[in-house]
Amino acid sequence: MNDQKQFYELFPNLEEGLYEELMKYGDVKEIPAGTALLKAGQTIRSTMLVLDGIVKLYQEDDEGNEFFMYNLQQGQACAVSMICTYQQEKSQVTAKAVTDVVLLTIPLEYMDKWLSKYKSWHYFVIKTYRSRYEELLKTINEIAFKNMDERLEFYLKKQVKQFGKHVKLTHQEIATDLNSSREVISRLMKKMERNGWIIINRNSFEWIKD
Amino acid sequence: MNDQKQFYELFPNLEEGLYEELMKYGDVKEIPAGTALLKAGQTIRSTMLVLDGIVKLYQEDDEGNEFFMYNLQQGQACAVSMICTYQQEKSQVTAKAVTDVVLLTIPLEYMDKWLSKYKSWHYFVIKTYRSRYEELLKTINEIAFKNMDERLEFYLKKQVKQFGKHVKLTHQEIATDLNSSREVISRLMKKMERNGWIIINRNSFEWIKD
DNA sequence: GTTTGTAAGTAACCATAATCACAGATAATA
DNA sequence: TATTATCTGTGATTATGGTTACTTACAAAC
Repeated sequence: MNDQKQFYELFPNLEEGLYEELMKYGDVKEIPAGTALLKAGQTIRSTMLVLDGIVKLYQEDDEGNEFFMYNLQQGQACAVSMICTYQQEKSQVTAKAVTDVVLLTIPLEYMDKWLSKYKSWHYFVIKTYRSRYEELLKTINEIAFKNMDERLEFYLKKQVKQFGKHVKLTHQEIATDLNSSREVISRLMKKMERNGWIIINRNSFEWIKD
Repeated sequence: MNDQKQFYELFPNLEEGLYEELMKYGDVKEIPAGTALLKAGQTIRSTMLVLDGIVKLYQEDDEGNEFFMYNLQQGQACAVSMICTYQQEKSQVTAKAVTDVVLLTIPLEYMDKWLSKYKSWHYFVIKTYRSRYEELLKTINEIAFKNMDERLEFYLKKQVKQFGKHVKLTHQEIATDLNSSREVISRLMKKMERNGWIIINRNSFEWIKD
């Protein structure tokens, strides 16, 4: 992290000593878009804090189908890597850099050390768990109770919130995230366009509703 | 809890002082089957440890549909109540006693106090989060990638694991848990019976496969 | 034993979304 | 400019599971 001040803003309310240790023992990594950060079945040896960019978490099944769960952005940490790091367990999910990403990776041993040493780290870990757990609850809610059109709307809105009104995604990419098919997404998006919610461009769309 | 020894077995590896405080400040409650322990939208003021019985966690939508997530049994704690207690937040899920249940409820203030004081409590809280998070991942996996027949099989097997080969559930109850309809469950279970997986009785079924 | 309530079985039909099969559109590259 | 690759649009077909509408089965209450 070249700009230390920004770090304080991204992760506020940590103790002074903890900031120092984070700087000292954390490893800043710049990762190009598209890189897989975490693969299902992999054993994890470090926890990740996102300093910049977007990291996407999703599940994969044995036939290669995907299902999007949630994105991480700057100031957030990967609960899965914390959980797995903690008990040296294997990941059940996949994480991928959606944009170029800057990460602070923290070697496993400090996870535990800091938990006893810094109360603020403790709060941070718990807060991370809580937020991710709640994201999963929302995801379950969508898929359990809603039809494809509603799920698509929810998904697109989430993207718009993260990337702005103009989102760069192909219909195929959206279909993959929702574990649907390209044709279904094209049809539903065309309907949204007819209803004046979006404008469809090649490789992207623009949200114009509200 | 009348049998203190059992408590040590249910929640092993806690510090001696913590056991004492749990006994002293925790409140043992005996709750009849069917009682709602946690309602969506409710603010929570205590954390629950399950000493005996089965507690079911599920989501509800605005139209009253339900969707089963997972069961808690003895030796497990309610991650939702921990999460919510911690930040005085509202529950997004519903918890209900499936059988008669014995709970140890812990007032909010001790959650925080013990986190700093007892390392073992700390581990316990983290372990609880981790297990529940993983349950949700499994749930998402089921609903995202699998058809009703496979989901039903997974669900029934889970019940069998908890309650034994002879499970007391009506088709309607199963349908509600899977957010499906009674007719669909009847159809699929009849097929399972024809394939020699189960025997269907009124109000219950028996798992005979494997 | 008859009534009543609840559970389960089943057929017919319908809705949603997945799949198949193209056709056109747009952008990159030869 | 022509060629190729990728993306999008759309109709037709199919599969899954939800809905409607009964019927049958069982068991408790009268």
